[in-house]
Amino acid sequence: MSSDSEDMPLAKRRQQQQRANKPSINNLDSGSDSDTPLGKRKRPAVRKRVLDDDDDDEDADTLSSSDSRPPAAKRARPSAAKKKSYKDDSSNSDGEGDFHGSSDSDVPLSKKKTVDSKAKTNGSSKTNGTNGTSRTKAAPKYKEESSSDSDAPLAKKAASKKTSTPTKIKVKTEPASSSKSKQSTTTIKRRGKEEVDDRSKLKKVKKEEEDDKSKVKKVKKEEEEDEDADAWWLNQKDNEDESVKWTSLKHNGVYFPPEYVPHGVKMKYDGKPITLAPAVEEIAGFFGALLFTEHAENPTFQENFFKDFSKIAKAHKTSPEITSFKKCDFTPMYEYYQAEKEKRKNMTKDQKEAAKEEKMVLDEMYGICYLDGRKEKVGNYRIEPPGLFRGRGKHPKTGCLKLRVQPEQVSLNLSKDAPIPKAPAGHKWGAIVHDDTKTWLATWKENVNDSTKYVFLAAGSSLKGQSDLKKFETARALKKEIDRIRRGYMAELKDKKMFNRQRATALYLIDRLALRAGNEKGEDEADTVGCCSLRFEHVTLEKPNIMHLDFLGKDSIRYEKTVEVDEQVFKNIRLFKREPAQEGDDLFDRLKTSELNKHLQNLMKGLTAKVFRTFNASFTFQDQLEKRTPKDGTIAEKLLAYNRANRDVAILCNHQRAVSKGHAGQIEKIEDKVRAYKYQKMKQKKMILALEPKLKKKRPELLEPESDLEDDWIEEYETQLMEKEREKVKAKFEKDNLKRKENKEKPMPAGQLKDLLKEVDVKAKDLADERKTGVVPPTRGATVEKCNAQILKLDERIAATRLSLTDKEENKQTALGTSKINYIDPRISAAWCEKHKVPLDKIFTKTLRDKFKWAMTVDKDWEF
DNA sequence: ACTTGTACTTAGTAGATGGCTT
DNA sequence: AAGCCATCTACTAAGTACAAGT
Repeated sequence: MSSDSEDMPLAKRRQQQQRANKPSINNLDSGSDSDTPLGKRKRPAVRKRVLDDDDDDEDADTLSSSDSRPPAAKRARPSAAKKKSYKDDSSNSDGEGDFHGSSDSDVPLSKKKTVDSKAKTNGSSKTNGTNGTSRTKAAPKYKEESSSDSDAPLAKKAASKKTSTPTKIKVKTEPASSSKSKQSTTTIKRRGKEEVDDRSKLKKVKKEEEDDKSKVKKVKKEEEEDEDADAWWLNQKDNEDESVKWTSLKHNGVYFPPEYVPHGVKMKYDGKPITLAPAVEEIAGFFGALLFTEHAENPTFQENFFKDFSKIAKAHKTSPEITSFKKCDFTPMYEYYQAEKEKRKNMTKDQKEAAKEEKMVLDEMYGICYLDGRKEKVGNYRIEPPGLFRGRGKHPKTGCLKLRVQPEQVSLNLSKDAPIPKAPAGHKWGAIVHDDTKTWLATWKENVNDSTKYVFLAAGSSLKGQSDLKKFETARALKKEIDRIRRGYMAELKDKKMFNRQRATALYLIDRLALRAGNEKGEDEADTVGCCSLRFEHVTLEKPNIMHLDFLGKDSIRYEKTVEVDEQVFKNIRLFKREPAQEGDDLFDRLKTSELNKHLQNLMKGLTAKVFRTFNASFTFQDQLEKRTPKDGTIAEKLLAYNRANRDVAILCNHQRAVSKGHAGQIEKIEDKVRAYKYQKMKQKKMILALEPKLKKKRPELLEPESDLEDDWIEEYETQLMEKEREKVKAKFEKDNLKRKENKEKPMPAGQLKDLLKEVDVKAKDLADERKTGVVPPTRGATVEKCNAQILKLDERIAATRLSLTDKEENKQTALGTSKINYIDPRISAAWCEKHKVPLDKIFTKTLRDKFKWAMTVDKDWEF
């Protein structure tokens, strides 16, 4: 059971990682007991902040009395006394990883400055709060909310008019339209196979790549026609009531995971195998399966798990009572699950086929529903199986047991005329509702965080598509207003009212840095922040106008950037930070997201904080794409440009991913390549000196050693070089002999090989001498000019390789997917593909093409 | 005006898949 | 065929936003 076999699937190693959830040694009080009183995070004393900044004379004194700090205690923060422990520097000490500046576009503040990588990670300790709040369910309300705006139908031909008023999206709902839904019902078409055919056709067409536009178009047309029945975006109805989402909704309910089947594998307790009741075994298995992952090593996770586990074990009266986590040994279970995994991998064809079949059956049963008569895909129709809650970052509840969901907990939403799906045998549904203002098909309450879970339609469905379109249209509307809005908040930066100043400053950050709004969070969640919830310790200032941000954002992903900010913003933040500022105090002490959003609504209809992210992402993308796409490049070059633009956005939004396993090795290889170039360069320089010793004075740089090229390395490298040379000589010799044999010639004598090898030895000796003397005799025909040319070439190569290095380095950390899926208006991509004759499937996977089908009909000049 | 709750979007990752080499 | 890697998809956690309740 060797728990140390190192081939264990050590889960994710976020190497130089930001996520601050590593169960570090200094995880303070992992021992502190659950009875620690729900550590009320201390709310720092209420202080009035006065505008008395001396650099701010004009405003000094002006704080209106109405403007004192609001009495309401804002969310208590981890006590300031808890010095944030900055741990684990080793991880990101390798500097360099600066987010390379991307654009000069003026919109997002992308002057990425150097990122100085002092590793700072928040480690606020928390105690487990008992969250006893049992919430009562509110009856669904049917509210009204109509908007009446002129509606520009988003027809493909009309798509290019970029200055038109934003298209309003409306969900058609009028009962009168029943005829329409009938009509679409009748045209529901068989998907699947056909679609596959279409795509392979498309692919083939694309193979021929060059021009042949007509063919591509044809295929496209086919697709379109084929889809007209479902093409909601072609026949948008103006419409009254946005809140009504459907007139008819039918579905088959949800799928429950199968009951637990005991395997009888015994875990050990105190060294002895013990028998567990199935219910207990199941939970032990949850942990066993996670053994050696980061989760299972996390003390909080262990603690939470064990609390739940031992309780259940006790209830089932295990023979030795399980009271100590340390005495538990789950490795037999771990091994069992590993073996199971292996088995699954080695399934025979038939077995795989059968499994596929099974999935298909479920998909047909639950993966489909009828919305206004249209057949639509359901997203997550599987009820989440029981397991251990895998909270991210320092989530206080990570590791808690997530119970099996019973049908009685599940409510279904469908239309009144829809047949109610049968609940699993012996069970009943929790509730049946008919709420046409909601898009969910099913919902239930999860036990760990008491949060609500939903079953929604799939991403490719009309409902999701419509709200996606609406989202981007709002962002486009912001594009038209952005100048005015920016002028507005820039002016407000100097407002006399503290509240307005804070609001303007926050808005500045949200706009220029694409920060999230930053809602307040509860006690029993990971301590992460967004703009409005930034605290003093997250921001540091540096003279004239440099601001350094370092905090954990959504998913406990570290946001660390250094930027130049507007002078007044700098002053304001210094002002906010002034005073008896302590860690734990909010930077914007009187601002909340709700107030910010309320203000934004006044500035522009539909505007909220998150719209800025969407707008900036899409805008940046379009801008960068435009600048980077080589007009007559190859497809590959264009794709490179596309991906770079995509990456600019991902960097802007701080979308990160774990570093892959083999990454370090790959980097090492490239670095060696650079070194090899430097080595050659060094040789060339020495040759020049040998040719023309006088140059020593004139060109002192020739004497300078190459950076990063150590003697040890050189020696090692040369040995390798010679070794390779020998191999080569041998290989060539053998090959030649083989040829001779074929030609019925006499093989060369072995002595000849020896001579050849001796030549290499001489070379090696020469190299060794060169190392000692530092003199490199010129090769035959060498001239100073030729050497210079060589050096130039090498410099180029070094630069190129370096670039690919930073490229790789940055890519390893940056996740492009999230921005592609959520932030970049797909119509930009569609137009680009059209314009540059790039096949769509080079940039969108099948699922994305499906999700974005509404966006695919724009013409090549469409603009965000 | 504050708190609580709901509904929906956005997020990273585990595991499946598929193409490629060995 | 096996193993390796880079996507791609499925999953579910973690946000935002706003409305209802107090």
